[in-house]
Amino acid sequence: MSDVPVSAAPGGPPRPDNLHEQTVSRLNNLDAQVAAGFEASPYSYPRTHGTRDVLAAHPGDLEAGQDWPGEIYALAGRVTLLRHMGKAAFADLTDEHGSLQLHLSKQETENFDPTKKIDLGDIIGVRGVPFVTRTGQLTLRVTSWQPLVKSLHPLPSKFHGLQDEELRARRRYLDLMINPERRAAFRTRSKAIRYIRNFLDTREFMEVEGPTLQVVAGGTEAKPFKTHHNALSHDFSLRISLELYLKRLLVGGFERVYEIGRNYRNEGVDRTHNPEFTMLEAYFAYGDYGDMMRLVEEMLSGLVQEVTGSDRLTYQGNEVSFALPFKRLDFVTALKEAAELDFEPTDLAKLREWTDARHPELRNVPDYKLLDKLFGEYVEDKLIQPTFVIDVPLAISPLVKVHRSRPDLAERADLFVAGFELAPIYSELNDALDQRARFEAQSQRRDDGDDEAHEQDEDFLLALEYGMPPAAGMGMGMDRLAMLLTDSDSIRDVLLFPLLRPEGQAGEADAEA
RNA sequence: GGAUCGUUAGCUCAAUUGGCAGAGCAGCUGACUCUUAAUCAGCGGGUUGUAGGUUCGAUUCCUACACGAUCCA
Repeated sequence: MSDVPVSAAPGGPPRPDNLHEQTVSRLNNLDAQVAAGFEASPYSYPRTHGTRDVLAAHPGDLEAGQDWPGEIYALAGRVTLLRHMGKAAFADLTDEHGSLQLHLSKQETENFDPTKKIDLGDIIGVRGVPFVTRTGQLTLRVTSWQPLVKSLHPLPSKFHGLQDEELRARRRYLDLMINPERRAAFRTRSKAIRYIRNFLDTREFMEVEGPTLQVVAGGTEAKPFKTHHNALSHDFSLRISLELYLKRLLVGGFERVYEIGRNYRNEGVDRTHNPEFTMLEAYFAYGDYGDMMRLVEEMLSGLVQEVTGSDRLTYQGNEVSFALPFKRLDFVTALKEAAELDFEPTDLAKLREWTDARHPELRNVPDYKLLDKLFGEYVEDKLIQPTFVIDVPLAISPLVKVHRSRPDLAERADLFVAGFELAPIYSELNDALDQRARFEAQSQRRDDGDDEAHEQDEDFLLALEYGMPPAAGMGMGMDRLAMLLTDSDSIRDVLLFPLLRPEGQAGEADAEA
């Protein structure tokens, strides 16, 4: 703590008396700027350009010391570097798309003396003319300027940046402020989702919004969050998937629908899971999983082209090609070969015997989940190039049509890329009686203690009983897609605000509020 | 839920066997009109995540807790 006096600006807000030394210093600098006649907190700034406009407009034949002919540029941004040299100074001004060096001098800059009260991190507006320094750097010769807002805290190290993973997530604004490549990653995410919307819209899909508060949270196997609605005096769950409401819309007569929305699953946080995450689900009537595979590979191939400018990208050191068509790989054959089985893995009795001998850790996994577990163990991480794993065992797919020629399999294709599942694709089950029977099998599993098994949804079954057209469906995790496109190894890096445990007393205080 | 690792100045990191808690950047004062992580001189800044314990003495050893990271379930 410092004993430097803090004098509140006349009419300004009260200032706490336990401020950090560096904050006190910044407030004193703010007072000095106000004393010099500047507004403490102006309402707007009439900028004419961004830093990238100046950089892009540089003709390249401008000689050192020569001024830009004519045009005055008005820019605004954060001061990210500052070098004072008595009667002149250089600074870096950073806005969303770049940084530009500023030159300030006693001779050419109005109100030069108060520039000594600029702190790193302040946001200022400047007007001036570009020129090139003796060392060849394009620079704005500032003729006038004004402070726009004071930053009351020092910026993270300009050289080392913000390394602390926890701080980067908790104070995402600092991460974004300091690391331009982080801003670029989130822009890529936004661009990808926009591309997908456009892709589906031009194919006459309609974007819709299903309810997030649901009586029965269904469509997949996961534990939901519970909440309570006071006026209806009823408990609701937050949705865990988009599926069942989109299918109701197929019943209602919309033939091509999709939703990009948040799902909530009450489970742990790790490198690839966040309790709230964004899914795309799309359905179209009168098609099957083969049609959907073609739609998905076309969409992804075009998306990668859009984002990277080619049909390939690099993910965690692997080159991944999205050239068409993607590989198709039969689930049963893939598992049989990878695990070197000498019997059909769909023979669950034999598979149980085989597994118990080799994987004692899977002894408590129920038979119907064994295939899925073993597939994860032996096959998944080898699927680096985009691969549709087709014709998955029926037991793990309660909402999918039975395979047209193999009654123990489902017409389901899982798209794997870079070793993880990106998109499941179904020939959607539309036989109401079959669906009821599958739900009942799931209920039995719930009774046997599997609290993630699918809940029976009578309202959905009633809809199916009116007749849902044959349809193809798909789901795709937008967060995993963003990881792929930005070469991120953690979902935290593609979520602006990942879920974190509240710090210290803050969590309890929030709970009481 | 389990195992392991981590938490030191605003940021990035040191601190020998348990022996005065340090550096760079940032900050303050001064010098400096073409700098590039500007430079030069001087000066401040710490409840070492929290609470206990062992000890003459704890950043260091022990226990619990908090938060995070990685791996596993």
